[in-house]
Amino acid sequence: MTETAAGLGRRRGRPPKAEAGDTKGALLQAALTLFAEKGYEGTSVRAIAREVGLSESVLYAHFDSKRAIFDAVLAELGPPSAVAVLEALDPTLADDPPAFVRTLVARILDEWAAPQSRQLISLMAQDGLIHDPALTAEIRVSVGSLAVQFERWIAAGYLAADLGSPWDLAYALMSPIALARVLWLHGAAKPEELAIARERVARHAELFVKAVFRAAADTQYADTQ
Amino acid sequence: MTETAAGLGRRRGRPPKAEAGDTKGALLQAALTLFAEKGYEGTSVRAIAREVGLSESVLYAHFDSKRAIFDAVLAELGPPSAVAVLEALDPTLADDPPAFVRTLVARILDEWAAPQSRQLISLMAQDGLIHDPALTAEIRVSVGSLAVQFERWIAAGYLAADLGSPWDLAYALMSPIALARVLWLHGAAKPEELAIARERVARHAELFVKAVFRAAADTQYADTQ
DNA sequence: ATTATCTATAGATCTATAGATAATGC
DNA sequence: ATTATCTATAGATCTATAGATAATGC
Repeated sequence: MTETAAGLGRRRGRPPKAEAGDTKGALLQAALTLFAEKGYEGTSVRAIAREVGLSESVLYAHFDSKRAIFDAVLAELGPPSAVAVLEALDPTLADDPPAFVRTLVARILDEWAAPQSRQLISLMAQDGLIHDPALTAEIRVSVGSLAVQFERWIAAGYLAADLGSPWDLAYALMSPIALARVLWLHGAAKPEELAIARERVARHAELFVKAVFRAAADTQYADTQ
Repeated sequence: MTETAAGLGRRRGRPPKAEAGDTKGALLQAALTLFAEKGYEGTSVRAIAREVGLSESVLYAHFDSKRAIFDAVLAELGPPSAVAVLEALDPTLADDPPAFVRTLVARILDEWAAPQSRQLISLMAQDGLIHDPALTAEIRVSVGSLAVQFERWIAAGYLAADLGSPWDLAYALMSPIALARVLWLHGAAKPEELAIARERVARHAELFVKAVFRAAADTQYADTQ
């Protein structure tokens, strides 16, 4: 099962050094897996311990309570910010808005398609955290930091200023991607669901680029007519 | 609490006709409320019965098992389709795409802001049903039926054919609204959250109308320049 | 006789703790 | 002495059922 697991026939007492692993880390990962699959109430402390191959009371040596395990999962494996993805982008890409948008969208999808990221969204979907103010706030921050980029593009004349506020533009770009995450990028997603999400999101990026950067595209369009 | 409730001091035996109410309906509504608030595992059969002011075993007179209650909640109070909203729209509105889009979006929001609708999305968010194939399928159908309208508009020349497929357009319009539902239109949403959702979605509709029906808007735009 | 309710309870969990045991590291 | 594990168990649920009770409707 896991690296630490040595089965249930383990003998009493502290195990020899050779057998010791990252028990706490293994417990956290097992907790994430089970919470994502069955929800908080649907997961027993016993089940988490058994998943790692230990007895349930070990868990209380590492965490104060069941709730503390849940909180630790969120805190330690918690949501990787979309802002980080944005900041990691090559700044020179900003001179080519369509390329910037395509790259950004692809990178976000890479991030959200990772197994742990998918388990986290499932955990949130299992336990009402989708409605959590923390998530709404996180989305506000992400959209806000993308809005800054749109503001620059408007100032630079890459797109019409009358379309909507930078924030509206950022929301129109990001929210279809966020929805794809909720619908298809869950813990138990099959490869074909990942592919659907990826295509859906790529198509959205194309539509967005064409509709929003039309001013620039129009010139090209007029040329070919 | 509820119409049926007569407190815990109720005497044994079948209650007189005057006191009888729609027990099954009250149990279903109580179940929806609690499942939406605390999730399936977080809600006990006892808690549902107590909410209605009855003892827990009454529930087994109406439903075979706890799971059967949950299924009945979904089946009887289940998702009101967005397709119904679309079909209820005045067909003559289709000649004015911007008005059509604004009206559609407002009507969907009315639907999703209703208390029972919000409790349902919370129930789904509490129990991993957000990832359920049934919901994904429902969204596919809704977007699909809206795509038909976009196809007509493209044929009628209301918008450029090269923007994206009718399906892409429908997804770009609907998914930010669907995300708003998940984020703000939950069971415990405060009036200010409902207002945020409504404004967010209205602003999105405006942006969408301007960006997508630009061909039509451009004429107007050129006039004023 | 049937229906709608109640009380009581069996049997299966679940969380959390107490106390035992054995390896580690000073 | 400390740390990491185990076994055993207390006490609190939870689901589901059995059997009692009283009103209803034939």
